[in-house]
Amino acid sequence: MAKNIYVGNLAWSTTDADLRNLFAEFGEVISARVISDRETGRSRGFGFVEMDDAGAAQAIQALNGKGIGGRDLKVNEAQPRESRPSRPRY
DNA sequence: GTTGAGCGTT
Repeated sequence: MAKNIYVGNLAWSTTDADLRNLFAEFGEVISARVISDRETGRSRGFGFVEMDDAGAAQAIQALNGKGIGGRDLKVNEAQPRESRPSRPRY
């Protein structure tokens, strides 16, 4: 089983590999991705990490509210993407 | 060469 993790308050220069490295020390990282604005092509400053259930819990408690790059990292369980409209664009 | 609350493309 795995858990989806939301990571926010990232630096603009943070990459998916950086997230994977950060979470890898707490467990096996299944997938890590930093979300960038698809329309502007610039980083949005947040990302998502998919880990094993146990590793995710440890990473959340270990990295949530911790400082990285001089900013407090925001780590929480991600909301189900399926619950949101695919592309609400008016 | 920018910005700063938030939840991602299939």
